[in-house]
Amino acid sequence: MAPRPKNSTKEKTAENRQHILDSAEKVFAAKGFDGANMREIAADADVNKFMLYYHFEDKRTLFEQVMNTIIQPAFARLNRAIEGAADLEEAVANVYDLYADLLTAHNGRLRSFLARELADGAPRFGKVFKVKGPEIVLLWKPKITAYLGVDELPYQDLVRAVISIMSTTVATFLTEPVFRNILEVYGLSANDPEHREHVIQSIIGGLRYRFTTG
Amino acid sequence: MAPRPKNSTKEKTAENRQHILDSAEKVFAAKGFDGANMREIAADADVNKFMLYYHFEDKRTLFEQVMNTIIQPAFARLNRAIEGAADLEEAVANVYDLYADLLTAHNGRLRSFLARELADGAPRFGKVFKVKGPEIVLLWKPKITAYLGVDELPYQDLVRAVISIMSTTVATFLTEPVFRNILEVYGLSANDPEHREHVIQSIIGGLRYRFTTG
DNA sequence: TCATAAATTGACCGTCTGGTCAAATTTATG
DNA sequence: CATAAATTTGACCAGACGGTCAATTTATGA
Repeated sequence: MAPRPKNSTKEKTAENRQHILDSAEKVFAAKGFDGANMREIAADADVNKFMLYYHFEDKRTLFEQVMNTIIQPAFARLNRAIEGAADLEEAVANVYDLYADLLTAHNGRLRSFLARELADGAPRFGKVFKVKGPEIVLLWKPKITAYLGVDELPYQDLVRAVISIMSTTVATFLTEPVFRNILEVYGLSANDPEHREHVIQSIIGGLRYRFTTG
Repeated sequence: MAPRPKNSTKEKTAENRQHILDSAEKVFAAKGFDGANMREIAADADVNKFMLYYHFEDKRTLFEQVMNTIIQPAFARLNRAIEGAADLEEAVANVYDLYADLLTAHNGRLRSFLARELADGAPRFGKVFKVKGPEIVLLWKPKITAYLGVDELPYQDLVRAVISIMSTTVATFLTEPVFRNILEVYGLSANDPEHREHVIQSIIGGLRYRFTTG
């Protein structure tokens, strides 16, 4: 009467669904929402085009699903990177390494998504940040106050310090496609450990200078 | 025999051409290359669609033209901002103000172009930077060595310092759509003079710390 | 004023694209 | 094995899009 498929079929279905999500992520990252083509996604996932509509309502829905599978884990990892650090230096280094991994993995797929988000005014990342933002500030707070050796910090300073740290680290990888053109002229690379050290030291030093001088 | 139109017509033609470029810039910024629509550009410029093809070969050419009219003046202004500064602090402040103007003017139109460029691996900005990059490094050099009170600086350090300064300043405005969501929770804004001070001080301090400590 | 060339129009074309459908195939159940 | 539901297929559609063209209007120079 109501034969609900149990396993082999459902598993293959779920597998195909994942293939579709993977291919969609790849194509959307490479060409953006408008540039991406449903036929190409289907071909890449090696499924019939109708399968995209069988699993997802339409192109927009598929795109939003892809975005969700990217944003959620990214924020989860960010939380752990800050929380799990012993002190400020380690937290900054962790976040740096996280962004290095996130933004350069899969040929910079996440970098593409983030960049296109910024071009559109960051409707999705922004929305998530509005909720998670204050939590993230609170995660940074003890690391920063401990580093500066103070009990409290005016919230304006705290917030600006947090944004300073995070925008500088993310910018290193976000703007890499432009600045690599200078680096490679001098035989350097953003992947060098020395580059990592330079950025981390500059951030830390900037904070110290800002709050202990003048 | 060969009546070359002199003025009133040619002026109006040139005027229309400029209208088209303006509208194209607006639409391309808002929707990207693939999302933009030639009919919409024509409508916005209040000209017949064929006029776009009369003045420009095709969509790609029009897009590249728009890019040129954006990139060239931007680099020219960057040069002047660094060169015309008395010292490092002023140079950083100038570049900060330049980016503030460039990236937030016209509803962040240039921010959109830059972000989309980064999503695509920065083929255009990158190409220009490969040529202008070394010149820009040389413009920064005297400001940085003077600030640190040294005669020379290993070129690796110099290059990384320059990239540090520029990626941090550009990042402030590039990532603003995301971080504004934290700022506004606390009643702050990236436009505050205090925010400007914070970023500039952090950059300067980061440099000092990096090259005068340990 | 008249011939000429540039500027401008609106209709038009072929293709691509997101999305749909009915039919076929596979799968699980009784 | 028969049935029905779930899955999958390929053909199909309407609209949008980039781009073109013949025809018309406008300005120019003699």
